[in-house]
Amino acid sequence: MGKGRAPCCDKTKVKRGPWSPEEDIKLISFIQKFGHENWRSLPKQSGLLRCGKSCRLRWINYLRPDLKRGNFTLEEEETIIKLHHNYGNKWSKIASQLPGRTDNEIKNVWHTHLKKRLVQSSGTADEPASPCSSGSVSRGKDDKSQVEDYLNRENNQESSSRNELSTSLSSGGSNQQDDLKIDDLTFEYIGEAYSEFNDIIQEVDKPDLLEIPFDSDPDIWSFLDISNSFQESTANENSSGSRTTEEESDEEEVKKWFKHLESELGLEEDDNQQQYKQGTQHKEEKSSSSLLKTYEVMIH
DNA sequence: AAGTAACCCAACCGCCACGGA
DNA sequence: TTCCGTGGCGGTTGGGTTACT
Repeated sequence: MGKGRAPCCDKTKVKRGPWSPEEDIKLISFIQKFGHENWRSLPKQSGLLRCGKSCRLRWINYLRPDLKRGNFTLEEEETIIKLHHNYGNKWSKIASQLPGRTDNEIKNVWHTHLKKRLVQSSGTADEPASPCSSGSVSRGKDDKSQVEDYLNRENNQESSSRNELSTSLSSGGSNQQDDLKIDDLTFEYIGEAYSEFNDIIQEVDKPDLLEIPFDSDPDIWSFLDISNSFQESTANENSSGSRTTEEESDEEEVKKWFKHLESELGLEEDDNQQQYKQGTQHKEEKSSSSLLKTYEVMIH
């Protein structure tokens, strides 16, 4: 023995455990600038004391701008159940059909909520047959019909909850079609909002990769600072000129996401700071964090 | 209020597939 | 064809939080 696969990195020299906001920012900034062509070398080049795998996971599962946050909708949950029924534990395959959701997230939701719910509703702890399971075992009829039963039940519940929602939303009362409209519009909005980030992230994924001219860590951050401030000033120049409304809405979306990210990372300013800011409108722009700058750069 | 159990989810681990040398 | 490096995937773990006694 002893011929086992070499570990992906020296575990004694890498940091493990939860990511700090500083690390997140480093990772985001680096990927935003240089992309992530090589996860293995990324930590070294970015100055992160993390394993490349860890960086990849953090980016994919948490930092990607095109991620949806928050609870899964009923539609999403139903989709997961259906897809799991078809694909089994092929979480990445399922995730590929749920924009903005990660395989890890879906896996967690399945194990913590959906599986239990299925068990409760069917009365049996059946595991959907995996298409990859040994041989071509024909899926039991019961299995399928149980899922279908469940989905029907869920649809009915959803309809009634939609009715409740619409009643509370509209003073004049509404029919179910209107409810569906509201719902569809909501999802349309979400889809649009995140498609903006998809565009951005595509750029991040395949930038015409700059040859990173250094190996060292500290230098890159001063370089990034310079670069960002340059781009910021360029952006400001542009803003005085002819910026399309499309560009502005892009920026708004990125800002929204950035604000959300800041709160996720615990970088929000406290009340005192906000009060101070209210009194000093002039300083407001200057005090915006460098992270915001970073994300503004993404859309220019 | 304190202790414990249950739950949730981010992160880690190890294996596999794939592409290039 | 084989070997090696890398990314990706799915299973599992462990720490934090919430609910319960």
